[in-house]
Amino acid sequence: MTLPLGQGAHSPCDYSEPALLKEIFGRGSEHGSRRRSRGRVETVTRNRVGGITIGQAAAFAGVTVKTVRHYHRLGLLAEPRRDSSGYRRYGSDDLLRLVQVRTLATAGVPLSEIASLLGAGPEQFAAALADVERRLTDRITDLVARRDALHRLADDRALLPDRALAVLDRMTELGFSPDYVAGQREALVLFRALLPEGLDHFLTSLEQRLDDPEYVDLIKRSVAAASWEPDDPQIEELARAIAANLLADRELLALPAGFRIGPDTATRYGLVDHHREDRSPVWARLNALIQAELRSAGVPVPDP
Amino acid sequence: MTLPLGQGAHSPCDYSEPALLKEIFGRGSEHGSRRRSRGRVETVTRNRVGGITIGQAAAFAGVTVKTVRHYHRLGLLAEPRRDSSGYRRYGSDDLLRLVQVRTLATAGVPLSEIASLLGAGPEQFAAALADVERRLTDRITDLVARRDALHRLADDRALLPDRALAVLDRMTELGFSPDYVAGQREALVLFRALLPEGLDHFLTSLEQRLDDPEYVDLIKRSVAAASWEPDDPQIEELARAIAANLLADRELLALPAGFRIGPDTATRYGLVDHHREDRSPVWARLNALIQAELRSAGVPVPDP
DNA sequence: GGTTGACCTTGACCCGAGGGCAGGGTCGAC
DNA sequence: GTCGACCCTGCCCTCGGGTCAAGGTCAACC
Repeated sequence: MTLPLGQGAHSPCDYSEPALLKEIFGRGSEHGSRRRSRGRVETVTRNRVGGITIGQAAAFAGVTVKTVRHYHRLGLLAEPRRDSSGYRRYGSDDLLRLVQVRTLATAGVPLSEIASLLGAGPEQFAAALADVERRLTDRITDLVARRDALHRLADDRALLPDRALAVLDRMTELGFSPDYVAGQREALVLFRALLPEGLDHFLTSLEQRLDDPEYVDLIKRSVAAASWEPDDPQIEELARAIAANLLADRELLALPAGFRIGPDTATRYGLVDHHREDRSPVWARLNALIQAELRSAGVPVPDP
Repeated sequence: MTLPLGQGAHSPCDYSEPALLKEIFGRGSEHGSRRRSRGRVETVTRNRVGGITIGQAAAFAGVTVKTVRHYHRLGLLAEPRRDSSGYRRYGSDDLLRLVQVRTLATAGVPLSEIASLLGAGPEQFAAALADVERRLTDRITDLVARRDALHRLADDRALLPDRALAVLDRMTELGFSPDYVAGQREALVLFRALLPEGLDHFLTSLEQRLDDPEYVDLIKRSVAAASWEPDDPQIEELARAIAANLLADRELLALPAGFRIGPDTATRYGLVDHHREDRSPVWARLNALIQAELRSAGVPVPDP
């Protein structure tokens, strides 16, 4: 006895047209009839054996056969009895359980927790549900953050702050080549990743130095120096000039406030500093010479 | 030459205290020093060999060593050169690539798409990003829907509509046992899953019938009948009485508007109808008898 | 009675984005 | 010499199933 008002006959079943009735329910006498509805074929007769097959149970629950078997293997559903062919036969109890499992699964409860959840009392059930809901909320928050990060990326694949992009634009305006600016962009990406606390201070000094025409001119000469011979005496001269320019504004060389010094700082700094140095031996030499000049002037420079 | 304003020396490195300087950068003469910071040990000297190790690269990029190796295996990062021990040695180019990959990956871009994304032109890049963003939004929408479903589940693990819960409460008020009401709840869950278009109509008829004291009384006798002998002649009498009661209001037996009839309808109906019937042979017999009564009165009843 | 086509069975492998572990080599410091 | 940290490769694991393989069963049609 399942349903309160009529134990079976009270349900909406007043199909008064006999032909329709037969079409819907089939007949006990003609065993096994198939009817096509929109290309799919459904077998009705099996049910006589007692219990529905896995395909029907899956269809009724809105899942695939594989999913049902998956739940069996996880122990989430008890194995139903088998008929003489070895086919699984599902009763209403089995189907109810499947529907309950699916309800929780589609709500986002991990399969590994559903079994204990369905076996728990109401208060544990509610607590566990709240826990699952909290985890879902966390995942949503995380995904939203990712999407927002992605949205910001749409402008620049390097995800640099606006100030850095402005500085790069300024360089282009000042006549630096696209390739050089691209190199600077790369260096800034590394800087941001490796020395994030120093980026703001560095950008400030960069902005100020780009207002110094002498400095801009020296850097342009450095860029052009890539094609010089590695032992060109002009290199040393240029290095001295650049070092002198840098030393003229020593406070721009100061350590920024809040800069966190870790044991890796020299390594991180070196990676940023020597980026793209391998493209020209002149650059590497120029860099080393400037560092030596600064060092002899009392400015500490890492030597990793 | 990496950074525009000083090619290395311009960076924020004015550590004026010699002891601190040594602490930060180490010394070329003393090769290989370790220092502990919060329990972790970091090696500085390896970098002299040229390039950082996988552990450092991973730490700088904020990932695990496994992740970096995973990216190598996927071809997302080129294998860097190896030192004499077979250890991978990463340069700034490698690290830049790793940072770029991580930027996209943490933004939610699938790893399988990152390689082509980083190699694409700006407009393809933007288009691909928009596509990824759309997919992320879809996932978020889906998760939010799941969470909301979960939230509704917190009240009742069966996810029944409020009307159904009200009917169940009514039954409890009318004095039906908790076990019986639990069975009705299960049957309603099955009903909702298997015959969703019919649920509203069924609940309506249920509400009306529960207002009929004679009907309520008959059902209570049915519940009590579980402990009768299976061949008790009272069963037939009760079945006749229930059938008569049902037939007194035939329009409640009518097919609801909008009810979709599929080839499985009889099977679905049978599952709901016979649910928990196996708990008592009396219920099964009662059900069958009522069905026979209704059938002989011209009401079509499925016989799956 | 043979074929067709749909359905069922078990088992094994695949996805993403790595995690964990095994078993072994290498390095630097004590 | 030994310790601990780091590196190497390779294999199996996750979660929620999908896909393929190889074969058995059932009902309908010719």
